[in-house]
Amino acid sequence: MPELPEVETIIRSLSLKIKGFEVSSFKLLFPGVLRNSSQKILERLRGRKIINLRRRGKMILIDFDNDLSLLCHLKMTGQFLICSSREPIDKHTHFILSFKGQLEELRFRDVRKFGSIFCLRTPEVLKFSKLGPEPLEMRFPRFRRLFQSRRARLKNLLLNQNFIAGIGNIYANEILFEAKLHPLTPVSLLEEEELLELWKAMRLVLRKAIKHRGSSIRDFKDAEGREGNFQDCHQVYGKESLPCPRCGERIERLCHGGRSSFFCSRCQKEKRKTF
DNA sequence: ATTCGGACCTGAAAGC
DNA sequence: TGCTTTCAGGTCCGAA
Repeated sequence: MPELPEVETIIRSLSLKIKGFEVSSFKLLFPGVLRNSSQKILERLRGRKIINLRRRGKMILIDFDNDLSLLCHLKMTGQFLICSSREPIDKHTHFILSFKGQLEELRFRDVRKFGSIFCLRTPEVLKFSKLGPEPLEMRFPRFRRLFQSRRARLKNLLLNQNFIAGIGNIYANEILFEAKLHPLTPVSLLEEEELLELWKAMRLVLRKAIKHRGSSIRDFKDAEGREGNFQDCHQVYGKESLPCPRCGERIERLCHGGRSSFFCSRCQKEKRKTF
């Protein structure tokens, strides 16, 4: 489900609510969610304070004051929700952290059970997966360098977390529309000017999406249960056969790599190798 | 080396 | 109405 803007939205709402809280107890209702270790390591969180909440790509990091961190990936349907401990626990809630002197608790809920939580030592958290750079913390020269000696199709590369961290299917589609680039363009054919447009589009779309607190298509909610509203700003994602907002041509849908691409074939011309 | 399908899961929506 | 199929904000793995 959540891509960079949604995870960022969750982090922001989560930080305001639980930063500084001391863990009093936990419940692991579906042990499968904890991937690297047994329940035993979680015992070490008891009595520890949350000192920081961070995002890296689509991952959520919760740091405690004893050098331990929870590294969480929401995958498609994962949610972190702050709610009253009096609220009934539904069957998709897999993990709960309760806090000393607080009625509100943190619940991890995930209908499809793809999501994962790792409990690791804080210094090891960022080494855990080799994610590419953050798209909003990169100036153009570095962005341009990433594309050197790459041969993949443009959209595949944007979705590759080891290339750039945080972009998923919604935002890849929206960024490519904004930049007027075809998803199947081989990146070796991109010219300087087009890369610049791509970099600008990436920043524009992601920043705007964060401002709108993410896209709620079906599941996404922030830690307080609020939906985002960037879905109202989508130009092409999910808009098959509707008119292109720029030129009126019908939006096309293409399946490749097991995922849908939505684009305007008039605004986003496919580049081909010419000999 | 890329690309594909399948696997992991569940439920909403569309199709018949 | 009710059963079946398709599809989904992600990622990993193994086979062509």
